[in-house]
Amino acid sequence: MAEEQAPTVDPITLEVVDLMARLVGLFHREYEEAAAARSLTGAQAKVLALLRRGPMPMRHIAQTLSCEPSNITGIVDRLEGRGFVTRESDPQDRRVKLVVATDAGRSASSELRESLNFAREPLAALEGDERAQLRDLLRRMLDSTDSGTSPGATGSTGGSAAKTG
Amino acid sequence: MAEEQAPTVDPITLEVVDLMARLVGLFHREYEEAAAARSLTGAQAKVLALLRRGPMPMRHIAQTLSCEPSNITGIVDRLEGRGFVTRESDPQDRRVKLVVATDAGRSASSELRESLNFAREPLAALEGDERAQLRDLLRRMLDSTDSGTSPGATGSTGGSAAKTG
DNA sequence: GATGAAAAGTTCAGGTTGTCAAATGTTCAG
DNA sequence: CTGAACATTTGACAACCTGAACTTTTCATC
Repeated sequence: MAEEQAPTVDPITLEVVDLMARLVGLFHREYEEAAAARSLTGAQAKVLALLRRGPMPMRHIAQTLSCEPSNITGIVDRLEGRGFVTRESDPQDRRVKLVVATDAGRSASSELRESLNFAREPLAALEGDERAQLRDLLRRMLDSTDSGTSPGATGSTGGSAAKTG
Repeated sequence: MAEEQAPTVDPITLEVVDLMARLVGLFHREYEEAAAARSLTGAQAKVLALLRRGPMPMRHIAQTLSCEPSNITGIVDRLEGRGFVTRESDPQDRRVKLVVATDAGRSASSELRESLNFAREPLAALEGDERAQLRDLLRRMLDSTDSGTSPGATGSTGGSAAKTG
């Protein structure tokens, strides 16, 4: 579809991208740090965060994180070794292993999320209504993408992967 | 006891943090993908982006990226092996090695930055004035931090005094 | 000027993340 | 039942990242 795009991006967009890059870097560091404080790695924390919505097949985790399923195997192995998750067979389809967060896993993830003092650093510079403004803008940006993770455990996938390239 | 439980954070802040996490994930994937398309890793691309501002000591790179200096050694090794950077001794202080981007390094970094179609995906959902709104909010958030240098910044129009109210 | 603390960078060992190709076990169509 | 397709795992390998030990250079102090 419509492969044409303006050869030059407007300056505001370019600046927003740069600002976003800085913010992403900041957030990423905070996240890794908060995870490390609980002897978790960033990847482990991400998987755990995903599981707060409910059990999820390995394959779904890999898709959401945009990595190979074989990678998830190792991460879940270590998570399981520490008692943060368990693997359960999906009775509907025995090929599938559902990864389930344990109580320890759930509370670790919640603690981590709430400990993100990212909210108190850069976000503190904004007034209440400005924060709402920011929320609305971010919402609209993200709603336009399909990045939402479906909480449904064994959701039937539409599976129409449009690959660009 | 009544621990005076600070209302954790207001719900809007918490939601903004969650949205930010999704945005960070999205941006991160885009960045890794764009880097991989040029046979660079994310870490290498970050270092290269840092060097667009000029030569930089290893130490400074490590500080900016919040990692150990010994880590930078390996990344710069690989970057140097591919001809994207060189190491030069600082005449002022011979302990210091200045990492300098070569022409190839500079252009690879520029190409990468411009190829980030992140701007065209989620950002396309916003109108022009909304983008400006977002830019102002992000600016204020980042000005409040001591984040200093960061990969992606261009040092173009440096006007930071744009206060909208 | 010599001495020792401190800093910048490197090396080495070890763990984690990530990819890819080749397995295993399960489901489904014919 | 047979074979294709799928989910997961295993193994080999590269890159990232940390921590401790080491070399070279600077700087304060004597």
